Amino acid sequence: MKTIIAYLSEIFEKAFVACGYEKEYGKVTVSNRPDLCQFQCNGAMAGAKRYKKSPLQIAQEVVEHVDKAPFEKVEVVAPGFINLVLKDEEILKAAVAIHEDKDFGLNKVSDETVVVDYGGPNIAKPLHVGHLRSAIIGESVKRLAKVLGYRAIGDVHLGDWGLQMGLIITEFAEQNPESKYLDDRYDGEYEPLAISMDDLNEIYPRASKRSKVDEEYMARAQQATFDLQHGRRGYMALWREIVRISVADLKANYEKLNVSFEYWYGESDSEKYIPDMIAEFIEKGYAYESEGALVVDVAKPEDKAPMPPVLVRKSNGSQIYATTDLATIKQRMQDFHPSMILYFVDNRQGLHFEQVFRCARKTGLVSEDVVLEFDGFGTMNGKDGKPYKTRDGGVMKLRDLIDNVCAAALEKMEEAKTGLELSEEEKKETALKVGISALKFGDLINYRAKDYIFDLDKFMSFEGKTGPYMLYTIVRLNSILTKAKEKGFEIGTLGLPKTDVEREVLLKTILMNEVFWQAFSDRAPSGICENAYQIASLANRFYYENKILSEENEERRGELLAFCEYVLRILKLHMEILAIDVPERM
RNA sequence: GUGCCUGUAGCUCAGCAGGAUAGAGCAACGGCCUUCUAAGCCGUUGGCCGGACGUUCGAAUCGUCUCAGGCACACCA
Repeated sequence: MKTIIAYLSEIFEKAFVACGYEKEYGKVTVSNRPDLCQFQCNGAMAGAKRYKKSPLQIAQEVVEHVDKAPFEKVEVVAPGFINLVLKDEEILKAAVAIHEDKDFGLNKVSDETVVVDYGGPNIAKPLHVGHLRSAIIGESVKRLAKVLGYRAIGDVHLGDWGLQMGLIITEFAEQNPESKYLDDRYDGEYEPLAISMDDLNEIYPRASKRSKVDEEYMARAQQATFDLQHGRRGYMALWREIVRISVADLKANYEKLNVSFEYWYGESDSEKYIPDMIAEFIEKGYAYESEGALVVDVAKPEDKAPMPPVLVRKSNGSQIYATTDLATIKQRMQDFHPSMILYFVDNRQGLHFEQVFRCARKTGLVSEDVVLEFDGFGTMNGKDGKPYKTRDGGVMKLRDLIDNVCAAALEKMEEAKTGLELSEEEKKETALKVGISALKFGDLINYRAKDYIFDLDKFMSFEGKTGPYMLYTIVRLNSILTKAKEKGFEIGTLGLPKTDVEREVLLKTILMNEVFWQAFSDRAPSGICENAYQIASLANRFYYENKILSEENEERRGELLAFCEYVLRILKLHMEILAIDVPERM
């Protein structure tokens, strides 16, 4: 379907060409002065210098040649703006086309695969607030990609293969020296590991702390990492158990956030690609030894800053994250043939990924036409501007954060005396949805790449530009439609806008395609949030201005109901992309 | 030291393929519930867009410099 901007631009491009000007000046944009017009074309001013004519003159000339059929108003204003107002019929036509299309009239790509790497949790470490962003931004961009026609594949890329595993094994050995898993000569079956996630969560911090002060301990952990990566039987079995316990816990937590992955691959899954890959690097002369380690040069002459070589094998023979990241690229290229691999990872890993990408291209792991993109996100800081910490200085676990926000949502329900007809169980479920919406919307509305201040109180206020506002809008529209159905009212068809609000809503919705594509090319859901809010805000005004169910004129009532249905569908699409669940009532 | 990111209202943030009066939300103040969920709606107050210079008919937006904060710079991920 042709989008409204493309349609209008085409009309003006034709007019510019008809007057002997370049086509590019005909670009039509959304007005930045909604009080004056809906759309504008500024090409006359841009072309003034080139054609040595006054902008006003060009604008007038172009306007004479323009097809004015779709417009209510085409006006030339000093110093050379062309202001446009569409006929209501045109707006309605575009909205109806969207409403009648199951894909909302969006432009879609076909036959393209995008791999989205997000989540990135570590085995045996609890999810904390820092993991929130990667998970929900990645999930949202993945869903957006699907809506835009891509085959989108999410891969969690578990941190399950590095030194951390050696540290965990070493600490486990400290606590369970008799364990069969550690016995090199044991060749029988292993008992399932009877430790809880909470136990596991204790192990890593202790090991990490000790490794920083105890060199001998660190050496053992390095050795354990090496042994694991080289397939020591007991360690492998122990590792599998730890992964099993961890992944079950991770899945439960991600599920609460509506985050799901097509693949639960870990760094370890790239292991089988590593030997061949390294051998090839050496054979083709890309990799060489430096200070005992194996490295690949990735510096380019145009680099402004020194670019260190990538380490693909440590001096002790162990793999490092560049190794697994490279091997993972190899795996993804082989299995998925993507045109794009997007990484939603903390900004601080930017240099690392730049190195990995350069290495992947240099060694031919990926061809030039495949997009490898690091889409970093900023740090969630506390009010003091430092990374967010709990009152006692610890890292806030994601689970605790979710519990806090959802408890506040439940409190709010009591306070507002809503959901009285719901059972305790349903109330809790609703509070969970409301709380999660607050958390997710509050995070997603911040531009991806920027650090932002995490304010728990703000997440729990539920007023204004928040997730609960979005849900509230949807719930109220839903409620009208449900009641209309009960009363046996007919839902009509969309009609010409009768009020400013209706016109504005329709205008907003017919620009959805542009907004979605912009958000996707930014790899940033914040644009979706903003658009959803603006539509919701208009919807609330519409709700206030019209008494729909008591509307006596049957035809008008049908139109209003159709309008509710249309807006509701569009708002739900936005929530679907943001992966925010909507309750029936709240 | 070098590189990258950020600096917009009291607070949190949009706007940055240059365009006509810089927008929201929160906070503050004032209105709107016998009628579809007031977690809502309407209004008022609040800004030399860090600073300087430059490019341009036009700069929050582009360039250079500068100040302030954050982050990263091979054997952690």
